[in-house]
Amino acid sequence: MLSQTAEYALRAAVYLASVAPEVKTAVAISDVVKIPVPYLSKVLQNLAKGRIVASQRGLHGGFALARPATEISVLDVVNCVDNLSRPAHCPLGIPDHIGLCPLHRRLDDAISDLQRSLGQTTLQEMLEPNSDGIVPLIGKQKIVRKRSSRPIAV
Amino acid sequence: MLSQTAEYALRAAVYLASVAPEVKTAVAISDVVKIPVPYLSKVLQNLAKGRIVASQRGLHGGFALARPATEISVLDVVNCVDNLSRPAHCPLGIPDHIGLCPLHRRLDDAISDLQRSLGQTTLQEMLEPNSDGIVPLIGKQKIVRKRSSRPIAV
DNA sequence: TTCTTTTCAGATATATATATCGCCATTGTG
DNA sequence: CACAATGGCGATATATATATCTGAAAAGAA
Repeated sequence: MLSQTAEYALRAAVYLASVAPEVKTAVAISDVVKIPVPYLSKVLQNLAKGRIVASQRGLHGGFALARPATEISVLDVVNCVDNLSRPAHCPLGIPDHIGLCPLHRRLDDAISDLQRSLGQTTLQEMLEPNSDGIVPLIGKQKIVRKRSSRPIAV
Repeated sequence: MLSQTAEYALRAAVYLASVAPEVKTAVAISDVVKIPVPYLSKVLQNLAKGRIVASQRGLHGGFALARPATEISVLDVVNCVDNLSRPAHCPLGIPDHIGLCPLHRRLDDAISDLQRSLGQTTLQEMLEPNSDGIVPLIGKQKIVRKRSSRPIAV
């Protein structure tokens, strides 16, 4: 569904939203959201380009949410690292096959629904606990990342 | 959204549905749906394992739709080659984080919606033209419109 | 200025998905 | 039976996504 990278971007963004407007270093973020530091750095750089987070170099630098969490949608975050866009026409590439055939229309609709859903969901909403009282990223234990298992597509 | 492989599987399955109950060789299918023959063969083998298509070895062998197109869902096809399943709990893997946090709950819902949508769509529906009269896989092929019947590519 | 902290950028390594190849098994036909 | 057509299957090659490394640039503090 979403790429691993998009999942990382969301976890980092939600965390920064949860502590906004604090500035956190890449290492500090990594400790909480359990993403390899070097890769997280890349993801954060992409988020900075997309104006989701603001970066600050040098001593006491780090990353902070660039805008209020109520004004950043989940889709905004995903679009920084993944291309969730819909194909304009049938990917078969046949010249006189301009529109979408039923097969691709259906897939296009599904992507459209997902985009709308994610576009309407703000980071702020992600911070509010669900019916089980569960909020993202909470857990004190250190986890061991298994390398052999398949990545989880979310 | 869907992997390239899933896209291939769908194109092949829709094509076989459009000519059912005819048997077609991998090469013949490749000519129509524009998928590299060696890779298409792998995809078809997966579809055979999933009982979507029936394979027949030997002279005059090939692949044919295993069941009526009305009884095969798009999800059935995708599941043969892609794992579209939803994670049971938050993929962070933190032991005391059993349920789904709002972030993952939302993504889980989106996958659920997609599954339901694809699960309710049959290959038969994919063969019926949309409002533009467009049916899958049809390029320059001539369309023969029979009275009181759906268009068929020849 | 000089030192330390920290992001930034590009190069590199690894894992996974995608694609190809070669040989064997099966089947219809002469 | 012998032969040709065809899928099955394992091994291999290539492309892309994911992850890591290294050094430079920036910024605050002594």
